[in-house]
This record gives sequence, C-alpha cells and structure tokens, in this order.
Amino acid sequence: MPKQTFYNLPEEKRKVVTSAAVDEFAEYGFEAASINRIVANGGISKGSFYQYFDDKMDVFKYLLDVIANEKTEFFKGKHPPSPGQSVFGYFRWMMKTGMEFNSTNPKLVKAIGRVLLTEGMYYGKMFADIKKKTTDALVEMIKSAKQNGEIDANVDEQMAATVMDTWSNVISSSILNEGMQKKDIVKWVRLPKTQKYIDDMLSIMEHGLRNVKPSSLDDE
Amino acid sequence: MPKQTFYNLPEEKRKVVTSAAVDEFAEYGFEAASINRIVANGGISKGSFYQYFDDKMDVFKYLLDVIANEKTEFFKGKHPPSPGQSVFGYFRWMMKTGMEFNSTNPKLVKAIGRVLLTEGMYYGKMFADIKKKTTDALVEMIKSAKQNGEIDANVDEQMAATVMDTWSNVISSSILNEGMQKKDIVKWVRLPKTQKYIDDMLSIMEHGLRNVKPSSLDDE
DNA sequence: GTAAAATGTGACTAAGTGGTCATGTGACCT
DNA sequence: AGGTCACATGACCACTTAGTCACATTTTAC
Repeated sequence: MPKQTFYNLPEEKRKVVTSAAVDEFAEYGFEAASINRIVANGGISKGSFYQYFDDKMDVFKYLLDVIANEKTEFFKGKHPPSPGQSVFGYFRWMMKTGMEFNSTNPKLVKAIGRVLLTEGMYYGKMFADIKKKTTDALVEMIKSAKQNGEIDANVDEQMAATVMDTWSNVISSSILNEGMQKKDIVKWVRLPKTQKYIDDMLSIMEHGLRNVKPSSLDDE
Repeated sequence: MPKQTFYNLPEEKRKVVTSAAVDEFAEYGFEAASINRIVANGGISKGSFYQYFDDKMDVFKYLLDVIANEKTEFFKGKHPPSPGQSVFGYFRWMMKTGMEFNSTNPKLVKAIGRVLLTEGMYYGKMFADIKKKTTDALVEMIKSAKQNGEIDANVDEQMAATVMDTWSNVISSSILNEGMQKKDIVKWVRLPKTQKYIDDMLSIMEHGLRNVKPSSLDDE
C-alpha cells in the first residue's frame, strides 16, 4: 500500500498521479507499464514516486483500492429492484448497474480489468484472492438459487460460478471497449440497443443456446 | 514469415530454436518475451536470429504456422462421430478431439493461447483476422443449426458465435492449465472426470444454467 | 529567527531491450 | 588453389528499464 506521504499530498496532485497510473495500466497492461512514463505524465520526479510507492505492484494495489471504494460508494445509492427477486433478475440488475458504474470511470475500469483478467492469471496468488472474493459471492447466490429451485440442484456450484463470472467479464469488457469509442459512453450504455445486448446475453446464459427465451422481462 | 535460411537449418537445430521460442512465449507472453533469452536458450547467436526472422512478431507468426499445420495433420486422422450429427454433438466432439490435440503439444498450445486470448486484443488487426477465421466457421455451424431448428431462429448469429467461442477457449485453457500440472496430461485428459467436466460445461452452454439436462449422451 | 524534520529532485547505476554489422568460417564450385 | 556464397558470431549501439542517493527545498516546531 502507498505510504503516508502520498496521502498527505494535495488532492489535485494526487489525482494527477493517479490518473497517470490509470492511463499507463489501461494502455500497456501491468507487465509493460513503465514507471518512467508514469512519473513523466504524473508531473512528479522519480524520487517522489518511490517516496509514495514501493514499486509498480504497490501503485496498482492502490488503484484496486480506489476502484473498490468508488464502487462501494456508487452502489450505496442503488438498490436492487425488488427483494425476493429471482437470482437471474438480480444478476441482470447487477450487470446493468455495474455497467452504469463502469461508464463513470471507464479508464480505471479498463485498466483494472485488463490486468486482472489477462495477466492476472500469470501472477500466481497475488491476484488469486481477489478473484476468490467474487467467486465466493457468486457461490452464495447460486446456493440460494438452488434452494428455491431456480438452478438445477445437480449443477456444480463452482462451475455455475465460473459461468456467471465469465459472462460478467465478457459482457462488461465488450461493452466497455465499444462504449469507450463513442463520444458519450454513459448515453451509449443506456441505449435500448446496448441494454438489449446485455439482456440477450444473459438470456442465453440462463436458458442456453438451444432454447433462448425472449429477453424483455419487466424489472427495475 | 521466417526467411529461407531458417528452413534450410538441420531439423534438430530448427527444433531447438522453435522450442526455445515456445517456452519463451508460454512463460512471458508476447510483450514481455525476450529475444535475448530465445537466442540464449535456442543455442544460436543474436545475428543468426535476425538472419532467420525479421523480429519478435515474425517468430510468433512462425509458431502460428506450426500449430496450424500440426492441427491439420492431427485432425486428418480423425473423423466426426456420425454425419448428420446434431450441432451440439459435433461441437462436443470438436472440443474433446481438440483437447486430445492440445495434450500432444501443451506448451505450444499454451503459448499461442496466451498471446492470442489475452494480449491479442490489444494488437489491433494483427490478430483480428485469425479470430475472424474461427468466428466465421462457427457462424456457418450456427446457421445450419438454426435451419434444422436446433438453435432458436431469433438468436443473433454473431452472439451465438461469441458464446461458443468463449466457452471453447475457457474450457480449453482451464483444462490445459490444470492438465499441465499433472505428470501425464494425455492420460488426465482422457479421465472420465475430465471428460465429464467438458460435457457438463457444454451442457450448460446448450441448456442454460436454469435447467441443465443430464450430460451423458451417447455419441462418438 | 533557527533548527529540525519532511518532502522534492534528477543525475546516476546496473541491467536489459531490440537491432546492426564487420568479421570469421567453412562448404561448394570452377 | 582461388573464389564465391551462405551462414555464424558476438561486440557494439542507442535506448529503456527499475531503483538509489546525495543534495535542495519547503514546511513545521520551537
């Protein structure tokens, strides 16, 4: 984690440095990210960087911290449609609300996603526990869905979690990548066409390729 | 593509160099792969490397060529279970036979997969056409499946192709990664437990999470 | 005002990168 | 034997990397 000196910084400066780091990871991924470029674009000296952070991993961990806080803050103001909702309905709401969040800070989300979803697999247990956290939450969801019969009792929970996690990532990154090329990503995410894409994808996840149910169900 | 000098090399030497490149890409991915290490482990001098290849991309393209040829050769001896088979049955056969191939040269498959599935997205059109080739084949499959009613006519073909491609990659790399840690990957892939994993995953893809049909269907 | 503590700085190191090139080597041909 | 041609070599180049450290500057405490 960053040292105290970094948190003592005036907010403006801290934001410039953070933004430079976000840009770097979003553009180059973790392995190829350069501290030299971060300090250059962040308007600080090399020495200062090492007074703020231990190393490249440290600054990335800070970004993980930032996104976790921002996400918590964002979801604080949101509430799932109706309690007792079906698990699939809840998951759909989560995906859509998640995409709303993603469009508030797309570069940060892209940076984190790029590192975690691609290089993360090759950094051993460093990122494994982060992934485990998501999986555990999904497994809980699946357990309750199996209890009320929404998901077949024979389905392996880990496997179902893999399925949901995979689609969550595929859908998010696909929408994010396309949306970042539009001029107004927030607007684009809210477009019926984009929303339908999410619905259709989740519908396939729920009902399978063989027999896809119509996607337009009323909730939220 | 590599220059003629490389193909003129005695087979043994060419194999050592190829193997060094495979190891390098499998271990470090494309971006972080080092030509210096390849020449060191390949037992050739720096100058020779540039007499064989243009650059890092060139040697990787050669590996793409190698795997394409090996795969063609491998599938030449195999035949799909029964013609007129259901598309899902055919896809299942493809996956399982593909895994058989993967276990014949796991390092090469891992290297290619790692680069194509992760960094590939960030190398623009360089790898895009390779991906398009796979997608096109899938779209053809899906079209015929829609015609004989196996897949809902309303399903978007590109979307269905994304679904099948995604699962193909997720299942393959998951099995490959786990299998490479076992002492005999070929044996491990053929284990009923591993085969059941493939069946179950494909069953979820076919029937959805909500209602998963039993996976053990007789074919092959 | 003065001392002390905290923070900022960029030249510098050692190591690694992709890529070049003059020189060397040995096989083959005339 | 002389000449040619394909291939092999590693020193070398310019550049980038992560990280350090002696010194400069600013802030705080008294």
